[in-house]
Amino acid sequence: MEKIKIAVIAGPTASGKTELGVEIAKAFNGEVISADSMQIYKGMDIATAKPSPEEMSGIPHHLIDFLERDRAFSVADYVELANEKINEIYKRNRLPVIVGGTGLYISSLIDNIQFPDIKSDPEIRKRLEIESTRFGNEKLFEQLKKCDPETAAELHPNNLVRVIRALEVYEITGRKLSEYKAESRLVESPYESVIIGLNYHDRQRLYDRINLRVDIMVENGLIEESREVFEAGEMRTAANAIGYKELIPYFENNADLQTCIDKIKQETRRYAKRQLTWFRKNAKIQWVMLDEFDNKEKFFDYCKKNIAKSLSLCYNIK
RNA sequence: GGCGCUAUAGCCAAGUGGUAAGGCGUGGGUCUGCAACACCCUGAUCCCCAGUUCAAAUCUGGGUGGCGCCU
Repeated sequence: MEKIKIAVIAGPTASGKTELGVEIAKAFNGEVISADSMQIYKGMDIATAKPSPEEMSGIPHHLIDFLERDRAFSVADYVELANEKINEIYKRNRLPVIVGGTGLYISSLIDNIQFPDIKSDPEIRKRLEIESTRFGNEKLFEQLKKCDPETAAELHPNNLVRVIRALEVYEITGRKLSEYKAESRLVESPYESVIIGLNYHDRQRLYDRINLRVDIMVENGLIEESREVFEAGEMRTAANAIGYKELIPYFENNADLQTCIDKIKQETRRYAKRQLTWFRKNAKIQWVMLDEFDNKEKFFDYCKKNIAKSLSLCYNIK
């Protein structure tokens, strides 16, 4: 069976993925599918740098702005939805362009990871969390060593979130997480993908862009948006977004505004670094270093040529 | 000009004779159902010179810089 061609734009936050994605979609008759764990939520427009209608400039964008903030969301949900969207776009004879910075979502999608249907059980989690606070992380880790030594070997005892998930899977199914993991890569990917990774040789240039963008977000009403989210409360996945939790000390009169804004910048820089760590290990990524181009047109053109060549698509150079 | 205090990693900082805590930042890394999460790893010979001592970041003298006070 012929594979479905997809283009992927990855890279750290504030590297210009959104704009490039739209350019690519325009050039190859494509539609954008976001791969971003936070832009999926309704509202939260400013903090997540969600593309505005002007930025989308007529290109359809999928998996953005469709979920209520109080709903949890996971990689498995993402992969399921993204697979559907890719097929729909493919049937319309258009090119799916995956654009986003959530490394786990992207790699799970293009590697066609099979997620077993094991939802998390809040009761089990709650109980395990209580156990860990009462008896310590080591105690839970010892349990994991007994029931799933393979997973335990890959985790640090302090990584409570993952230790709990592994124990949860074992408790619900009686099977080890490591077994499921081994089975998750058995189905070959139905996609033929090019992955463009955006980065700078000079890390400071990325950081400068991040710092500037946070200031612009503040000008555009980040504080007000954050206050609204803060007052609404009750969130799961969405509560992780950078730009809200950092302002809570300010809302509670425990810190001044500038301190909190600086914290947002710092957290965003750290996030960008983690994203780069994630993407760097993906050998399939074709890196495009932004500081090698003196203007946007050359940069866009370079990316378009690369994609055309890798996927054997037609692209006429203007 | 005089007097006092002070000088430890990019920043904050403990250590007052036996051979450099910790925190933050930075950099690197891990990741299969909350991933913008969670977690791990990461640095100095203590301003300079001379002296005392078996041994000095720690004591003494001098120099230099900073801070404060005085005239």
